[in-house]
Amino acid sequence: MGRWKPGAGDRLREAALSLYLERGFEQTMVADIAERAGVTARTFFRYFADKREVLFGDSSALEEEALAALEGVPATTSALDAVAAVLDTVARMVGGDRELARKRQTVIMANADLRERELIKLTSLSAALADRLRQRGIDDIEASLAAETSIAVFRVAFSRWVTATDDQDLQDIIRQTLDRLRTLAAGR
Amino acid sequence: MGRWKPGAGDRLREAALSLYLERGFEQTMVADIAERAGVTARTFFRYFADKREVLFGDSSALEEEALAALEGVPATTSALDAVAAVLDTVARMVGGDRELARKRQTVIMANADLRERELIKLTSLSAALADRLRQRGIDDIEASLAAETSIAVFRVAFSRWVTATDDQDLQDIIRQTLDRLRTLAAGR
DNA sequence: CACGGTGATGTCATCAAGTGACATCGCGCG
DNA sequence: CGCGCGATGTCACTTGATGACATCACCGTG
Repeated sequence: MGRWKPGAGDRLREAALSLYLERGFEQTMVADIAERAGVTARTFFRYFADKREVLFGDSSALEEEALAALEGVPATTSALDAVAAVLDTVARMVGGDRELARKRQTVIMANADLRERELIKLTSLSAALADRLRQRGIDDIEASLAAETSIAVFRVAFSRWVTATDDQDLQDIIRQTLDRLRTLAAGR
Repeated sequence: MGRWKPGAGDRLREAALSLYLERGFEQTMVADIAERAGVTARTFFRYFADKREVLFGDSSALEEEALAALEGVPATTSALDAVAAVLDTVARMVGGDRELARKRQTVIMANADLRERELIKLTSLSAALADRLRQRGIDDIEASLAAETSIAVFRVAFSRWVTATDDQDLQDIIRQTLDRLRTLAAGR
């Protein structure tokens, strides 16, 4: 341990989220976050690449787990079913704390830059997913399509979950949404 | 007409695209673009909200046309078929000049910030689309799902079109991709 | 125990994006 | 002719982000 209180990264994360909630993302300066966390602005950028990234730190862990979940699925499973399994895992990771999810979502939806960052995280997951599906021997288009579709389903389901008044399970909502997609696409 | 050569906006657009191609997006400074266009950096920001937006100026026109296309579809049409009609219109607008599309895509794919912006444009279209579908009396989930799905199809198809070596029509590729999705979702 | 290395942080300088306030001046209108 | 408008320039400033170098508690080693 050095001269300083440990856990600077966590302190910065907490400081940022609370400040973003209090005054909004744009109105919060990096210097403010750093001050509340008891460090300098320069240190903030040693932990997070930019002001937005502080809200998306766990998403790489999420991606890893999601891809790991894919490994566990039998090779004979169809693309869409494999993707369903992945979504199930993602739901388990994200669906734990709805209050936290709501807070995050409130901040993110209130700012265009944050919405952009959120999207690219999902898309990055989609790309990785498609890649693994292709490695499983699934045809190129089908792999991309299944991956992109999973993102579509997730977005719709997540939004529903976050805004729901009752306490439905995210996993359930995702399954329902995927079913809806199946019937929708089958239609006509 | 004022003291200055007219068409500053167009000149800025051209200057920006060529510079982004020559040295890359990050290596290009707004001052460079402005200089090549024969104006000041301040003027650049009077035409474009930021350095990225210069590549996405037409996307609002695209969105308008897409939504207009939706109006032309009979009210009895299913959500997915309505969305298919919209995609057809989008394809007609975007699919004209593949060389230009390739240039744009080259620049965009080479930079994370631009990829983010591209995504949010599509998502904005998706949101608007879902909104109109809901206004047509289509159920909430189904509307969102159809809209998000259309984006998925478009992304897959567009990527395929841009990288294709033969000169397939974007509209055809989109139709094929949508069919693939139908069978994919119906599967099992 | 002194000493040097290391890692996390601070300090300072600098660049580039973006914005607000105000000046400038050709053009067209009354 | 003179006046106002609109497009642009000029200037000052804030903020995000990054590189270079200094600092110093801690740790191990001789």
